[in-house]
Amino acid sequence: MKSESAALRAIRGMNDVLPADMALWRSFGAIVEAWLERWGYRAIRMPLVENSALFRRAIGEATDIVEKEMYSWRDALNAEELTLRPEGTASCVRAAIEHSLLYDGPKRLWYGGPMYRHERPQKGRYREFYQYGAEVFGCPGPDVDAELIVMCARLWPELGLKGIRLELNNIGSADERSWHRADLVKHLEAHEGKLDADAKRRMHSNPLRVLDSKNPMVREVAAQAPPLAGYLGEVSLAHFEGLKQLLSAAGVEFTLNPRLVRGLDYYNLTVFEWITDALGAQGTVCGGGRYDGLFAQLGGKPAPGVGFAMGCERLVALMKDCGSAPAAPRPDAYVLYQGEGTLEYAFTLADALRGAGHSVVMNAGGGSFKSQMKRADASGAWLALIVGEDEVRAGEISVKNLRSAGEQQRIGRGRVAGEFAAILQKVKA
RNA sequence: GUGGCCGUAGCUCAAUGGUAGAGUCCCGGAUUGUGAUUCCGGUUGUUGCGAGUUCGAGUCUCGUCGGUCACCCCA
Repeated sequence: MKSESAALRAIRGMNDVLPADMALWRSFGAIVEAWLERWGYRAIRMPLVENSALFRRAIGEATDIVEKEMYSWRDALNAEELTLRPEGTASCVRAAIEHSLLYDGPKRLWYGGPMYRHERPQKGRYREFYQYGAEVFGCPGPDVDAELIVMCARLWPELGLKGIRLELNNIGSADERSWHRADLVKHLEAHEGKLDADAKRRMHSNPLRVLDSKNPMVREVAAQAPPLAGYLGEVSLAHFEGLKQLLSAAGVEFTLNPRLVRGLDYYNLTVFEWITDALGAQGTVCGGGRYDGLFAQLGGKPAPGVGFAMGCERLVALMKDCGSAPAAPRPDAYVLYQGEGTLEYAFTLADALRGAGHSVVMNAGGGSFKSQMKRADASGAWLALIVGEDEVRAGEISVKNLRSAGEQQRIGRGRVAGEFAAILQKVKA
């Protein structure tokens, strides 16, 4: 590649969202944020960069994210170990601890923004991707688990989405998992000959993951492994029953997936994923669960937590598929001008109309009368406001309807501001 | 990180190893002041990059970079 003239490109896996798509993104964002607020969640914003230790401690040393997907570096100025956040929950809990947000009781919070994971990009998976997250801090009961899940169920139709299904699992407490894990590892060791390299590697670092293998031989071993469900105590079972009961009461359908294990170590009890088949291999559109140990693990006063994160790129892609894209915005008027002294006349006209609250686009970049008219039409504007030497001399404006066969009228310059709203209303009708 | 497919004009795509093209977009004109329809004309390229084979490479080979999909993992 030539060093001098080679064009710079965006970083791999990090995308520009162009104006043509931003309308859809913004309508998606507006719907989601209004929905979060309506359910009583309040916005919080955390930095994109945190101490690397935060994610290592929260997500877990042996997870894929921490092992090989984090953008981490040592700050050249003060040698701090920093990381571009790969997810939001850790930062959100850190912020809650740091600012004692729970001093006066439980909190419902939401946030949105980009996350970073150094993975090989593919459809629905990018190195910079946007998430909305919601978290409930300080509530131990299954009622808030149910609330978070039912919330999502209500959101999908608002976004115009169909065919998103819910998978649910109960992964119990840390103790229950470690008892199960001990027996599971024993079982895997007993059948080590049938495991592939990947399974052997994970057998000790993350044995639950072995159960998810697609290798038929490994699957056979996994199928005979002791199920986690057999290790769950009364408290865990009761929590899950409470959740299922509320979901049923709300009419939210789900399927139990005993192999649903999320890739972050902090989860306990409830884990869930909302999944679509319409996006290829990356079908999880929203995922979450409970993390009652995370506050203590990050050095805070122990407090229960539960939350979810949804992937904006995936949901926006689904909205596109479902034809939920909003119509392109239409300016009220496009102002074009040609001739001696017309620029200032047109410029102040546009300014006055904007001052009255109208959306007005000035022709820019010169051009012949014809090409200005073409741009006026292409802008989608309802009206063309034409300023030529004639109009300036007469102290008038020509107003042309661009959404019809071409009605056109002349109006005195002084009357335009007063009559514009009425003209526009007639055109839009 | 591994693998399949693909890189030609801003965009969508052509071009039996033999002079790089079309549509669209944009600009100008037909209408010296009127868009969306019509007609005419015009601009647009180191064929991703670098080597190799060949008289000759957009085309074949190798490398490299990028895109895409999948594995893996997850939002």
